[in-house]
Amino acid sequence: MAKKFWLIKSEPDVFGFNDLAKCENQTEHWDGIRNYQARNFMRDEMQKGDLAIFYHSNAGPEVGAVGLAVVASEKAYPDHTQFDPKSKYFDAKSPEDNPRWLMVDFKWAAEFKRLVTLKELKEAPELEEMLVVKRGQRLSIQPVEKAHFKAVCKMGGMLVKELKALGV
DNA sequence: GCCAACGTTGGC
DNA sequence: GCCAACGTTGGC
Repeated sequence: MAKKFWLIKSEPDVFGFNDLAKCENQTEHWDGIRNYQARNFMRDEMQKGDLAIFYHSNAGPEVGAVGLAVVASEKAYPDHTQFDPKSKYFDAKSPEDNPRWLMVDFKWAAEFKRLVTLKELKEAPELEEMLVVKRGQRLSIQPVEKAHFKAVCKMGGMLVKELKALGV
């Protein structure tokens, strides 16, 4: 099946792109997603090998796309933090035998040569239809069209051959 | 820190 | 099923 493309948001103060780079195997489970639409994307559409633009939100002047990550788990699986009363992501209403919240693993894939700010994304005419630039768009996991994905990577200074090496 | 936009909850 | 109230997101 063809690779799909995504954008994942994270607050750099909480868990930034560099934090992913420092993880064991540069891989981390993406816990804490508590939005049904985002969950459904992970559950129904994400596949191992899909590429995601890593986006820093709530980051002042540094808001924007910083690099790429790749889906590293075969599929979505239960997010353990929903059953942990000490976790801020605890969900008392999620049944243990039918977990409400899922997650996938992401692996660090490539760092952009330069930050692509939200401002630049908004100013690029070819990205007009991209979800992340739309007003009030809060989804933390968004599907991205291939053309948009490539355009953002290019703005980040990635070369065509570097993208090819990642299977794009 | 402000606040607009959005998603979820729960009373009815 | 409607919708007001509430909590959260995230740009600024």
